[in-house]
Amino acid sequence: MVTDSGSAGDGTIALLWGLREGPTRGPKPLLSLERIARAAVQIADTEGIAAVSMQRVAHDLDFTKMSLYRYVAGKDELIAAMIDLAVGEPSDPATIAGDATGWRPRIEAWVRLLGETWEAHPWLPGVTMGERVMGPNEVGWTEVAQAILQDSGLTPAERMGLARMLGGHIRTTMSASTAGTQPWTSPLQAEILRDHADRFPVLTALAAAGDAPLECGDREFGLRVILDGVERLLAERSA
Amino acid sequence: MVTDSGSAGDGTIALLWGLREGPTRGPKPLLSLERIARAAVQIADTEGIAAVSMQRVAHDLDFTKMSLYRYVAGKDELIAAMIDLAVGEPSDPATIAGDATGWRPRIEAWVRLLGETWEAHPWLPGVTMGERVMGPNEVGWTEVAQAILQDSGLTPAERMGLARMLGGHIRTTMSASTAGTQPWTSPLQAEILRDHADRFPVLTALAAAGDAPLECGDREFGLRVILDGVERLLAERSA
DNA sequence: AGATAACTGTGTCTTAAGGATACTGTTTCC
DNA sequence: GGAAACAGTATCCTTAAGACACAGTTATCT
Repeated sequence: MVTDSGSAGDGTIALLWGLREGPTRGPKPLLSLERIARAAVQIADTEGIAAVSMQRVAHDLDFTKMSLYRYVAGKDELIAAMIDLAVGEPSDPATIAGDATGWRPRIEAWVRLLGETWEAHPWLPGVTMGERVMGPNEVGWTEVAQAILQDSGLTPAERMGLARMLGGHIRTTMSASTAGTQPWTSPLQAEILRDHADRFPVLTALAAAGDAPLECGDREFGLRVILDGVERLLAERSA
Repeated sequence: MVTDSGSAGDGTIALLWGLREGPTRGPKPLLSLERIARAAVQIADTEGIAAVSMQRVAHDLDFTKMSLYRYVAGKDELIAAMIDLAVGEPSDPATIAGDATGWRPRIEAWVRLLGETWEAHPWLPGVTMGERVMGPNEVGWTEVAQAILQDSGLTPAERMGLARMLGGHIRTTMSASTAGTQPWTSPLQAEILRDHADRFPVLTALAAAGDAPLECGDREFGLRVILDGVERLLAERSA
């Protein structure tokens, strides 16, 4: 059993998993981890993650900065709480695609729901990188994906790899992310590309050919490609 | 033409693209953007990106912090220079896969090279998120990918989408990234999972079944799945 | 009931970071 | 040879995270 003094209580995240038994003595707490996280998420949604500081969150709640530290071990834990709040509770794997029962429509529905959730919180990609501990909702999303893929015919390792890949695909195709994408989306980048057209002939030709509609549809295209590839793998294997 | 006083000279990145004509008067510069970026990359490689501060970089070069600002407009530009230095010059699209000439082995080689490059600089994923302007090397990698995919039969939009997806796949399968991956890789996370086995039965079963070998091979698996999916798309289309 | 321990929220201080600005010394062009 | 343009420095400002001691509040124990 994990206790507050156990290894899981150190570092971050302890609060998210409902550790720390409620105290009895002392004044009633006027705040809560959830209220704090909610205020922080609202700031991040409207003004970007950079606007989220302890000071700012406290100000929005009409408290002092240091009072937040009664509920949150540090900023890392606040971010973790924000993530788990923003990600939200996952859907039921059985009914996620309505009456469809196959693994493919259900995992497609999972990806689309995940995408909608992430698009509502564009700061999520930047904050979910690197080593960290996931909260219950985030683990819940993973659980749902694995439940859906359980009867897909893939090996356990492949199932995990596929879920990881699909989550990464959402991150890659966020509308706010330009990482590794068309070098002419931003006006500045386009101007640079035009100035060095000789060094990048293929990109220059691409930019000249299709101006606008290259952005949209990436997510659905990639989703189809990935799942088609999986089906081909399964078909080969059963033959 | 982009000049130093033009729109591309504002903000960051101007130096990376060789703008700013060399001055003639005054003392000889003792530093250079490249030396600074190289020192910063070394710090990031060995101690993590968080250890990279202006102070620290200057100290390693035996200069004062403020002297760096003669070569770099700000930390954002330093990071941009680090990225372009770390990413390095791309390979020749014609010979990237030896004597293989098809688009598939060549794009596979591109992905593997990109992966090796990124693994050498584990801080790259966290730093290449969000809106930013790419440097010449990074645009070069994109150019190479597009050159390879030119005769694949995909539409321009699909070619861009695929390259974006493959770059994202590298990011997703970095060994240092646990985003959306197995919730038992870290001991702490594994302990939490064990304590909540009832809430996550499928993950618990997966963790119990295969302990170690679920991590490796994700990258190759995903690469195969994606490119198989592309080939299936092309096959359907030509039929 | 009263003392006490446990707890909440606050005020103050420290450290580290990015960056602005004014300065001293140096080099080259007019 | 003077003046303009530049390199590196010293000092100051702002903002951020967080440590710590304190005052007020509440339940428990004697």
